[in-house]
Amino acid sequence: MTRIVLHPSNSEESQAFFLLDEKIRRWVWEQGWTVLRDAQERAVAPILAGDTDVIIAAATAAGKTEAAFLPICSKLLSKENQNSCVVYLSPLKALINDQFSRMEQLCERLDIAVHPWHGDISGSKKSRFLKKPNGILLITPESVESLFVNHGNAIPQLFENLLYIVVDELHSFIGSERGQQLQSLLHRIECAIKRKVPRIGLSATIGDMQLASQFLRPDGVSETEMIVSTTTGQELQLLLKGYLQKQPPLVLAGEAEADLQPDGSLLDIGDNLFKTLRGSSNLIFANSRNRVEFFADLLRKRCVEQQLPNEFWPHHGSLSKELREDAEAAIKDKSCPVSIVCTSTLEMGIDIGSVASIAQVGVPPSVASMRQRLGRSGRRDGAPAVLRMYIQEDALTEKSDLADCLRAGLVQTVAMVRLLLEKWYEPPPAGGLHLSTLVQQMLSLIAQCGGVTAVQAYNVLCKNGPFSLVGQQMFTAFLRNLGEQRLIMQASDGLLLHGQIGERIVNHYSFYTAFSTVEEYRLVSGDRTLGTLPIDRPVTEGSLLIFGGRRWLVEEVDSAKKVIVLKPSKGGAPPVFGGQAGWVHDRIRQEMFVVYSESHVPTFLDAKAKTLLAEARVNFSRFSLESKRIVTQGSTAHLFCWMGDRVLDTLAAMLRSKGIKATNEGIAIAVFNASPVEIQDALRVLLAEGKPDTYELARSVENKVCQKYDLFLSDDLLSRDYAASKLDAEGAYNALKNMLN
DNA sequence: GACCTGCTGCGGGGTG
Repeated sequence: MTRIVLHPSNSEESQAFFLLDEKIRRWVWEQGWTVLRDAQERAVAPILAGDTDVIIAAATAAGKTEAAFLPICSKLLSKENQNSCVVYLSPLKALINDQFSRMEQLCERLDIAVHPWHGDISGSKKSRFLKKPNGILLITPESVESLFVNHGNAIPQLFENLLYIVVDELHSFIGSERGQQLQSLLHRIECAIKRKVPRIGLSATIGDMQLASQFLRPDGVSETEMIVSTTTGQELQLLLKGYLQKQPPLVLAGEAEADLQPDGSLLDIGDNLFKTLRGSSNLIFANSRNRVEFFADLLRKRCVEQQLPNEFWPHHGSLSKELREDAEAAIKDKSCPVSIVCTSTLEMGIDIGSVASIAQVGVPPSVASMRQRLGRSGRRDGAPAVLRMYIQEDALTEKSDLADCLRAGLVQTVAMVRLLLEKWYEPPPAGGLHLSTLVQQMLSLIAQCGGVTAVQAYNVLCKNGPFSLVGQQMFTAFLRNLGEQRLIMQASDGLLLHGQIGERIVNHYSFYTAFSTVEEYRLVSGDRTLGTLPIDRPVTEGSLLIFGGRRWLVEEVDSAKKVIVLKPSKGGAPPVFGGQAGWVHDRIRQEMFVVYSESHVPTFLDAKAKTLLAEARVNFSRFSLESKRIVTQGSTAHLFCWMGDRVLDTLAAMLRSKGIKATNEGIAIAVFNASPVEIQDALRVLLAEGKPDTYELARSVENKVCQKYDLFLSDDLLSRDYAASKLDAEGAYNALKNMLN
């Protein structure tokens, strides 16, 4: 049951403040706060009551922490809670450091201990909490995992008097392996102390509050109090600038930086960023580290040329912590204007104060992240939120790719903006079994208890826990598999213990994370290594890819050795490997179809973007795409079904099962070895066979090892997980029906 | 031609 409180009555508001402990009230006065903010007012009563979970959703970071911790500290001050503790979970170490200094300032005089705990915190500080576990523990999920592994025996008494669990940036956990791990840890804490503890989620505005509450406590029965802070009448200013890719300007020989020759439209985008953003503080999201470096360098050069102090700083995951912290400090300090060019590193995290605008260069990775980025534009003073988007498209020639003719990037961005304005965001991926994380949790549970029975493990993790999609039969197969892999073994009394390999894994500190750094495959042709390629999408034998500016055919995929064997390919129109960013949701492709079909021109497009959209629509009707589903271009056929990547990947796998070389190219499926008639025939056969068996399709996928502990899973288990999380039988079957109509 | 997050215990040596 979920209650969404949007407009509390005034009488409730005025009373909330007086429910707080007198010392807390004094602290609030001393801050010079005349009133509590909306969310802070409304959080007091339900948190003090402590009989429900609570989600506090508000756009800006400021205020949410206090909304949770004013009543929490109030509770900690009461006599009976002298020895109680509260766990605050954060996805980032930086956030823990930031919150620690803010909280200490409040808690020092209240005599409440605050314990920061993450990988950079010294062992002596950690043992302080272990000796006297009271006050507020600020910790990462990975460090909680390490507590279970290294102090398993102590868990029940450590959390004996646990009052609340606060999860910050809740939205960042939803739908990921790390989120699955978090759910399991929360559940295991409650199992250890044999009672429920109210969970409090702090989040940016999220699309579906129902899903967020199910994530926070996936038992399907508990009530969650929702506190959704309504941002009233916030004005949004949008601009989408189109650019046509052109030849780079000639660089004279002997010039110092002759090696850097970007295409001209990137320089134009850089010049516009410089012209419009200089003199104010902004965030520029550039989608890749490469582009971040390019723009940061370009913008810095412009400052030097004009004899101005540099205002532009880069920020991404490969930069050292020091450089990133310098950039964060610079933008936080409002005495000089500073703009940061970043990847998704600054989508969340420490409060950087208000910025004048957000720039997005290239197609945003998702509507949800677009919303998240926009939310970083701080808006304390009621100023409008400003979003500038920069999209470049290729100049068209007779040989241009279909996606280029259709201006797919621009149209996708327009579609995404329309969905953003409708307040639609991608729901988190559902249905995954998360077997990789189940491997981790199984090993951790054994470490915690010194051994468990199969029934105990099933009850804690699956039956009552977050891995509820794994049934008894599959769990048995799972345990047998772990036994075969020597991750676990069974003692003579039936107790499950670590096996030889399991022991080694658990005893290494890398065990605590549920996610792995991206796997890299080595690309080999003959006996030459061409380079490495990060793999997060299926690469199938027979598909084509471009690497190092040349065309290759994938001859062999060796998942064990992490090698992809290539041979030079000729002819055809090979797809560019990697393609569009991320997984595009069905809803976005459907909206793109609407954008192509309509004649309405959005007002937020500049002149060039309008021209590109007009071109896209002309080509859309030239190929009769409002009704046609198969379009041939040279020897390649393109299948359009206007659905997301999960459906396209499934359909492509179905076609491959009929001997047709099909690859998901994003906007369409490309087929290289069949005529439209042959494709039609194959589609009819597939339709007659009914909804596809995703398990069988998954079995034919070469490299299903994506998550950290996948490499220990049998092909059978891996195929089940893959089918559940990566394929969409229903969607593909419906798309098939629509294509043949 | 995406991107991001995180990590123990222990021993040895140095400093205050």
